[in-house]
Amino acid sequence: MSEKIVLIDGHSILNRAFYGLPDLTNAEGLHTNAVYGFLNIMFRILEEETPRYLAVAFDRHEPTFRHELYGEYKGTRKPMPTELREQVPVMKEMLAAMGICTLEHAGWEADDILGSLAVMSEKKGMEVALVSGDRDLLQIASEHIKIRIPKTKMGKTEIEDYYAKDVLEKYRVTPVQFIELKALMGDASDNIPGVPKVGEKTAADLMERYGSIEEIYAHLEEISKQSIRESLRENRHLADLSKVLATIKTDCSLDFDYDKALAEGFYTREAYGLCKKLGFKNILSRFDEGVAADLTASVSDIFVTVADRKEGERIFARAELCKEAAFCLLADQKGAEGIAALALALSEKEVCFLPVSEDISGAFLAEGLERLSAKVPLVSADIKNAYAYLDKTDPERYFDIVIGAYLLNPLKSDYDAESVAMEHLQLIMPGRSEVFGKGSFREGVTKQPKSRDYACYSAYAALKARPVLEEKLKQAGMWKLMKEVEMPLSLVLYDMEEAGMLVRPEELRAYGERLTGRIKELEERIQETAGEKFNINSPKQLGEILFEKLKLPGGKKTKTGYSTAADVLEKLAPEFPIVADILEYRGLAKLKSTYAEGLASCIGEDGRIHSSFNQTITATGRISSTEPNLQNIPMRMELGRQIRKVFVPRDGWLFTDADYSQIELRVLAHMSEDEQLIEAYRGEQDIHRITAAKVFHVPFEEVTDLQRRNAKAVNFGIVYGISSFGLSQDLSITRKEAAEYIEQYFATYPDVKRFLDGLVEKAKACGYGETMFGRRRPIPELSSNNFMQRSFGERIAMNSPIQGTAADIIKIAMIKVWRALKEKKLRSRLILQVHDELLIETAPGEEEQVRDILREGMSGAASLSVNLEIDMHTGKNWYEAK
DNA sequence: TGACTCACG
DNA sequence: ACGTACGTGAGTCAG
Repeated sequence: MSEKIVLIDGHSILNRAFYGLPDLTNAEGLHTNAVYGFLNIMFRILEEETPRYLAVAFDRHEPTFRHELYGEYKGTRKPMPTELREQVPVMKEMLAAMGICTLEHAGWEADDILGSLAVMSEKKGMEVALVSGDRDLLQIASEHIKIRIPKTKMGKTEIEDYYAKDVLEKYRVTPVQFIELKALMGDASDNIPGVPKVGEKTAADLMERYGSIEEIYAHLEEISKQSIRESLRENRHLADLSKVLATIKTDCSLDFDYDKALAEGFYTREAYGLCKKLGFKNILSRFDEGVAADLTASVSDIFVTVADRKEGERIFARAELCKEAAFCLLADQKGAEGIAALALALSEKEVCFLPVSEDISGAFLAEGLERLSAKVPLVSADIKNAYAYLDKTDPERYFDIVIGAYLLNPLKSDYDAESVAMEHLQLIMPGRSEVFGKGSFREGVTKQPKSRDYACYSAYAALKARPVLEEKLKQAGMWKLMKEVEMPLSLVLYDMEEAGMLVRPEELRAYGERLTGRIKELEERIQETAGEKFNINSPKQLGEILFEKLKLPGGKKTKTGYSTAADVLEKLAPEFPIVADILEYRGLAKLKSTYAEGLASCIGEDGRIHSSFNQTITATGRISSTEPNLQNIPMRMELGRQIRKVFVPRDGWLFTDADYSQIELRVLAHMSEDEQLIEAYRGEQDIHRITAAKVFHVPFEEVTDLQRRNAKAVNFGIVYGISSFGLSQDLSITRKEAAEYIEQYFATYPDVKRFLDGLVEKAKACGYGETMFGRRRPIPELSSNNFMQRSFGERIAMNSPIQGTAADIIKIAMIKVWRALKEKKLRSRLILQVHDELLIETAPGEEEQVRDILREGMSGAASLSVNLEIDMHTGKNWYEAK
């Protein structure tokens, strides 16, 4: 096997890391995020590549040959922010401490050093992995030179790899042509002038057609666009100059000593000391025990393990005297037997770890925690997970840092103590997978000494984060939302999860079997018509059969092949029976696998399905449901809807189901203060029909079904952030017609138009959308240079305050309903929420009270300028109750 | 693991 | 000149 060398573009990776991570600082206030990110990227690459050699190249801030050619070169480049600049020497110090070879050279840029070294190494028969944040280096990709571009998205780093063939595939130019492409279009950040009027698109077209600048000029007369042609003609000198500027040198005479670049021996005392000083806790874990031996004090030194029951009791007793405490419960399953350990943070200086042992049982910890929770306000990450062992009289006393962090930024993909510590405390703590991998807590607690640090850090971080998050929430105007909505809601969700929903397994099985026969029948008929056996579930195979073998019209779409989505097939179904069969097959297969089989696998020992309700997933403030998702049980089609019959209340009980009537449109009416729309709701008549009458200028009684359907689609569209294209797709009409509908709608409800425009404007000014209750959703897309992204941002700006306000309202309703059931000491329980719908398993004799509670709680959840109407039904299964 | 499809609001 | 309706979760295929 040939030897491998990893080359790193120092400044560019440092830059990427700086902008990709939150602003971390060490104890002395030194900024460290770029160095930290750099090391993480470097370690990851080293683990993937296991190279023999490693070197890092930096730019010197001195003139290079490019300056001589083009005076302003780099003249306009933005100066580094000081937070980043101060990290450059630290980075170099770190690399020196780790014995890593660094290269810089007067007169050459890092790119030139890297390019030359890569080519030189390739000539020696090595494999080269060149790591840069910059696409410029793609020009030196080859069969043995791989360009690796790390991208940090939402805290996760992904690396794009490019050999020469990958460049060709993605950009449709060879690496060498890549230089000319860039020369033509220019690059402001590198101060490459390019040819005026030639942008990304034109440059790519020209290169694809002619292959080189030379050829473009040879065929100049063929270029149809006059302005482009003239610009090219007049600016030949710029094209040639740009090409020189854009070309990375591969022939610098470097005297490089490979022996000094061996990728080994990083874990020195010096490096350890530096990591320690910078506060890189989890990088320290890479160091050998020996080096780690001589340490100075760190936070983890105060973490104390308690193995003795008496001592455990003393800890709980001391905790009960605190004004506030934080905990981290490690539990694998429900029930005290599932508990593996508990960490308690009584102050920033006193953090204890209580693992389950011979002397300390799970039940002991559970009881201790419950007693403590009745006396002291507690802080934790993911409190819902611990409610089984907490006092439930007043959830407003608790603080879940994960929920707080979610409110402050609902766009992140996962929330745990680690990410909160990183973002809000600039504290690096061990991560769950790092300590426990995929194993259980129980196993980790006995085998992995670091489990103490993990649990203690979580509790410690929770305690420290509480005041930080509280202040930020107050600043953002979301404190009330946190305290009065989200925290109480977490208990309601816990209670709903615990209650679960009863299903009839034998009926579920019968339902599945009923589908099987028809599925087989359809499968055979489809394959017979197609003339061969194939997998109908594979969009790839299906597309090929339909559009190639059977040559049906309307092919193409998607990157990977033909689209076989329902809306495409529906257009073909009337004409081709096989397509109708496929649609039916799809529908049945979905019902069988996702619902009949999927739900069956979720039934617990008690015969009930206990879905998880997640409070920190959605961007708008809705809750979500998983394992299984009970928020997407079929409803619209009768056959699917039948499945709701297997969801039943316990023997002798009933279901009471209530849903808001068009809550989002009512929210829109209120928020926009549009008199026409508010007036439309006063009559308690069919809103879509009223809208149709107003928009199409016909008397209410004469509105046709088609007009009503169109008006309804427009109403939906408004809530989604209207676009003529979207509406035209939905209604199968032309874009022009759709645009006319929208115009008519806005003429009818002028304040709705003003309101939506205002939402976009406000969101552009402050960067987020906001609900009536202060919930925020950041919209970074609004500042995108990409038209599509920006339009998306505008639709989000219109939709999220509406969808989010509706979500706030039903959350408030849930809390009201849940409390009322509790106060009246009813046995009936709230068991499900489906965005605008609540379902209560109703005890015999409590039907009337439950209906009152639902009506009162839901209609009274918010006071709007229109009524919050609800539809309510009772039944002996979910099908009947809806 | 990502792309596609489709169930719900 | 671009190429979509807003928000979710799950099953399946194919690399």
